[in-house]
Parts: sequence; structure tokens; C-alpha cells
Amino acid sequence: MPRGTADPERPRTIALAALEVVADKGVEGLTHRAVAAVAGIPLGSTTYHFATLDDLLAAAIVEAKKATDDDLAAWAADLDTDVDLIRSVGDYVMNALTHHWGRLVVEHELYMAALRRPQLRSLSREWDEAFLAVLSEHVDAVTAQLIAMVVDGLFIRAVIHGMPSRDEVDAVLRRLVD
Amino acid sequence: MPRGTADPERPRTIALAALEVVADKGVEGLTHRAVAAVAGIPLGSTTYHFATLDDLLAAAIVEAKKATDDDLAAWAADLDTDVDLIRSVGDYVMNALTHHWGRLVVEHELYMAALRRPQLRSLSREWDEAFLAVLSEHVDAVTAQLIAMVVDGLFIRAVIHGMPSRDEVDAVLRRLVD
Amino acid sequence: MPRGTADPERPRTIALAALEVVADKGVEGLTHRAVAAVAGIPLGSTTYHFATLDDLLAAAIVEAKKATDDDLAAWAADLDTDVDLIRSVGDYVMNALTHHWGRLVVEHELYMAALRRPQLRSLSREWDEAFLAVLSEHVDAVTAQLIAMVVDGLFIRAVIHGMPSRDEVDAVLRRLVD
Amino acid sequence: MPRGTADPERPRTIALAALEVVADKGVEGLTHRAVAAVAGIPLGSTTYHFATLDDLLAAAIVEAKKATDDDLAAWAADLDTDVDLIRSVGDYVMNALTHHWGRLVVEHELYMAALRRPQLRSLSREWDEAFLAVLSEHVDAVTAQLIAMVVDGLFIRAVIHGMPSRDEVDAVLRRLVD
DNA sequence: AATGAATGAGCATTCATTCAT
DNA sequence: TATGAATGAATGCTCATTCAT
Repeated sequence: MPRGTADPERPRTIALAALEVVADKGVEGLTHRAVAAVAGIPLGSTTYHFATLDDLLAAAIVEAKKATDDDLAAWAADLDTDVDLIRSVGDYVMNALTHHWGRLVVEHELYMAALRRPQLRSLSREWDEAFLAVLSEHVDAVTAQLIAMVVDGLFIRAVIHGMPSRDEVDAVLRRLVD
Repeated sequence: MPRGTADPERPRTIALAALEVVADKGVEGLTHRAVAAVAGIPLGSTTYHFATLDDLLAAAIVEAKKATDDDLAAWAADLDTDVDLIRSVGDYVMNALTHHWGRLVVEHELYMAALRRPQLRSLSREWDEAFLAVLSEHVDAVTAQLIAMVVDGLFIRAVIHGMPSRDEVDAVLRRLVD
Repeated sequence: MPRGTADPERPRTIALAALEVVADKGVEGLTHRAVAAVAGIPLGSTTYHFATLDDLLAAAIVEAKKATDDDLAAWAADLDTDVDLIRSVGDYVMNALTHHWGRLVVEHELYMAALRRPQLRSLSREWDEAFLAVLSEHVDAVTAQLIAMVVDGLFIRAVIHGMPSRDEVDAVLRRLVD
Repeated sequence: MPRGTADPERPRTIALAALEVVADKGVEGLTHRAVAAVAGIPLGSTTYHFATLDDLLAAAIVEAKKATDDDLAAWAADLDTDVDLIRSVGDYVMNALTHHWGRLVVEHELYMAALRRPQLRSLSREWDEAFLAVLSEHVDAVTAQLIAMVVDGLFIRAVIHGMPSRDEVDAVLRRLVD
């Protein structure tokens, strides 16, 4: 991109590259330089559009949340009152674990990062609540909460023990609605 | 501590300081310098006893796990077959959230760190399994797994939404054994 | 040099300072900090332009070789077929020993450094061959080789025993073409 | 070696290990730690017997020189007035290049080190003169000097271009006594 | 608007050397 | 006598951030 030539997509390009970096190397690995390298743009461009690393992190998270929200909306649209909710949640979880691992990582990186960055708390909360909101239309609040917690637990287990099988996922989820 | 004067407690002092640093600033905030400052010892002492940051991290985690194992053993010793397990788990969780927050943080920092440090996986696994093992003596495997996941979920909720009340904790745990 | 202000000569300034450091303290004494101090610039500037010490060393050597090549070219231009080659070589050697000692040191530092840095071998070879190439236009290959070796030997003797007299230099060189 | 148990060979063991380190990693790579590791002894033992690195370096060089002197004495003993000196020097050079490369490296490391360590000058001088002394019993001073220089030159060539063939060595040496 | 250059702060790590035991 | 522990000083290198152009 030569000087003087505006690229309206530049900020988003940078945010997506930042997302990739966080998924790949964690929040601690997020640097202007790493993002510039991934995005294939000059270092100065990252600081021009996002003056500080925190801005960059926020942009990455917003981008990740947007994608997750879209997925979630599509999934919610498919649910109707008669659906086997637990089966659907299982589908959603397996899909997320298998095809959107990077986003799950970013989500949990965010949760831990929020521990020490109060300004990230509201983002964390929104993220957490989006899933709950969908579930709450189909089950009571406590069950929704439980499902959400177990989904988090499944991610952590996957980190520690590797990808779970569909049967394992079903086994724990099914028990929640016995 | 002048040169030549041995302090047999030095390694443990350092490991505990490292633990404090991780609880406070996360794995990404663990530096030889921060540890030296917290421990009140010279920088060179940290690298003398733990040549690399990874060694230091491992030592911190081992120390944290040791303390957690002790707590867990004490708790397990109090359980007998007739106990109200869910009530006890609630006690344990509330106690951990309230009085051992730092250790919970370290545990979850460890889980996320293991994502990109294969050599930490076995430590993560051991940590995860210690709690499961105790639970498994009282309930079936799936329930034990669920309880463990929900306990993780409760921690994450606490990070995002602040400390839960005893009633909230009871509500979700109770549902698991209905 | 304030931030944002470009100094197009900066890389060369650094390379020349590096050259001075190598001449002064050897390859083992080449540090970013020493170079920054000699160049009178901030430490960060040396690593900005030459990310690693090896880059810095290479830049220093290239700079030294360039200067040596210029001298050599000037000397070669003065040689004609009727010249007393040995007398000219003597002039060249005395001049180098007296006025370009630093460059001779760098040259030999390079030779020894190449021992353990394969990436410097080709530079060493080029340096060695430049002198040989000029000599070869006036004498046979073995004589050229001998002269080059004796010139190296004269440098080593100078290191050990101090600067030789013109007569000593002439004595050994003259014998080569008897 | 347990405490209190004297090992009269310990200093020499250390010096030989230091020699190995210098041959392997150069004077710049000589550290108490590297020597201790090579010798398989405690770090404290190296500093106990050789308080400073310079002492260690001197000990290593003395050890190398001793070995070289022995070789040289053996070679000198084989020479008699009728011998083909140049052929013998060729044998000596080829043998040194092939079987005592480490010692040649140490010798030249020494020469360069002496550049910045005046206290090593006398050792350098002795080393240089030992070979000259033997040669001087068979040829005039200038020829001896030339031979010694060419032998140095052959080492440098070997560093830069790799091991020379016997024929190459003979070619340059032979020319010196035409 | 966009960017290359610049720089100050910080970090992991290595190491010579000292010294109580 | 011998050594493990200790420590202060360096070093290479990374990076967020600033800013003249």
C-alpha cells in the first residue's frame, strides 16, 4: 500500500491478523511486530491504526466475538422449541472444538486477560452472556448456566487431555437434562 | 545473604515468590526480575537456582500443586460415605474462591500455558485428575467429571462476574445430583 | 537524533564504529553496547539497523574490505609491467603496517573468526584472493601465493615482535624472487 | 573427587580441558564453566586452582606449548645435516595440520590474543622462536624466517580454503630454497 | 494519511569472581 | 584443601511507542 493511498480495510486486516496472533501465541505473544508480520504490512501501520497494544487486543477480541456471534446466531436460528437441545449443543460444541479452536482459545485468553485488565471485563461478560441468552430461551436459568459452564469445562479438558469424542461430550451434556 | 553463605531455603523462597508473581501477573508476567523483587533477593540468585524461566515456572507450579494437594487431602479426609457431598464440594469451592484465589488463578494460568508448552501438559493433567480422583470415590465417573467441570466454570464466572454467593454455587452444584 | 528523524548515514556510522571496535578489542569484544558508545548513538539504534551481532560483524567487515579494496586498487593502478614488484609490495606492506594497522587486525580477526563461523568463510576467501589477484598479473601463481603468505607472516611477526623495519621486510620479500 | 582428597593431577586436568575449550571455541569461548564441564569437575575447582580466566588461559597455552615443543624436539632430533629439510618441513606441516589442528588453532589464537594482552607476548615470542631455532641450525636466518612465515601462511590458508594437499605444501616450500 | 526511523526500557541469560563452610 | 552458593555486571535482543517526513 503506497503512501497516500487509503485502504479502508486496513484496520480490519490488522485486527484479523492480531486475532491470529492471539490464537497462535496467546495474549502474551501479541506484539505490533508479530501482527505486522502476519498481516504483511509495515510496523508503522499497526501503531497508526491502533495506538497501543491494548487497542489492538480489543480490536482482535471484537473481531473474534463478531465471528462467534454470527455462528451463534446461525445456530440459534436453527433451534426451535421441539429440537433436542442437548444434541444441538453437542453439535455446536463439537463444531467449535473442531473448526473454531482458535476462537475458543481467544475467548479463554480473554477471560484470563480480563483478570488483570478491568477494561476487558465488559467484553468478557458480553461474550459469556451471548451463549447464555440463547440457551435461556429453551431451558431454565440454572440449566443454561450449567450448560455454559460445562461447555467451558469441555474446552479446558480439551486443552489438557486433547480433543474429546462426540460420545464423551454427549455423556456429560445429557446428564444435565436427565 | 553474603557470598559463600548457603541458604538451604533459597530455592523454595524463590519458587514461592514465583508463585506469587504468577498469581499476580500471570504467566506472561513471570520474570526473573519480578521474582527477585518479590523474594527480596538478587537477580542472580533466581537464575542460579532456576537457570531458565521454564524451570522457574515449573517450580512455582509444583509448589502451588503441593499446597492444593494438601488442602484437597485434608478435605478428602473429612468426607465419608454418608456426607452430603454436594454441600462439601460447595464448602470446598467457596473456601478456594475466597481464601485461595491465587492458587485457582495459577491453576488456570497453567491450563492455558500448557496450550503452548507441551512440557506442562502432564502437570496440568495431574492437577486436573487429583480432584477427580477424590470425587470418584463418592460418585460415578460422569458425575465426578461434571462436578469438576462446573467447579472450573464457577472459577471462570467468578473471574468475569465477581465472586458468586454461596446460594449460586449451591444451586448449580445441587442440580448435578438431582 | 530525535525520534522520527531519519539519518541516512546511520547504518554506515554504525558499521564504521563496529570496525573500530573489532580493530580495538577483537571480534570477541564486539558488542552492541561498545559500538553504540563509539558511535555516540543509543543502543537501540545498533539493533534497529543490525538485528544481530553477526549482522553487525558482517557490516564491519564489508566496510573494512571496501577500504582495503580501494587501497589495493590504487596500488594496483600504480604497478606497471616494468615496476620493481618486490619494492612495491614492500611499500604496500609498510604502508599497511604503519597506517592501516586496524584493518590488518580486522582482516586477521576475520580469518580466525571464520574458523567457527562458516558464514564468514566466503568473505575471508574474497579478502584473501583480492591481493592474490593483483599479484598474479605480475608473477606466477606460486610466487603470488608465497608473497601473500609472507605478507600474512609479516603481520603476525609484527604482532609478536613489534613493527619490522623496512630492511627486514625487504630482506624476506626480496628472497622470494631471487 | 570428594572434599579433602587431594588430586595432584587436578591442575593439569584443568589446563588440558582449557586447552580443549580454546581449540574448540576460541579464546573468547574460554570460561570457567566450559572448562569445568569438559573436565567433569566442579566449577569451584577451576577457580580454586586458577583464580582468574587469564591464569587459566596461560595454563592452557603452556600446556599446548609443551606438547608442541615435544613434537618439535622429536622432529629436530630426526633432522641431520644431510636431510632434505624442505621435505621434512613438509612432513612436519602436514602432520601438524592433520593431527594437531587444535594446537595450531591455539597457537594462532594466542598470537591474536597477545595483540591485546601484553602479558601473553613473551609466550607468543617463545612459541614463534622455537621453530625458528630448529630451522636456523640448517639454513640461514632469512630462509628460516621465510619458512616459518610460510608455515603460518599455510595454516591461514587452511582455515580459509580448507586442508591443502601435500603437493601444494611442497610447491610453496620448495620454492623457498631454489 | 501513512510509515520508516529512532530510542528507552526491560528481559533472559551467562559469567567471573568471592567466600562461608 | 575444596566446593557449592551467591551475586553484580554484562550482553544480545525485543518491543511499545513516538515522531519527522
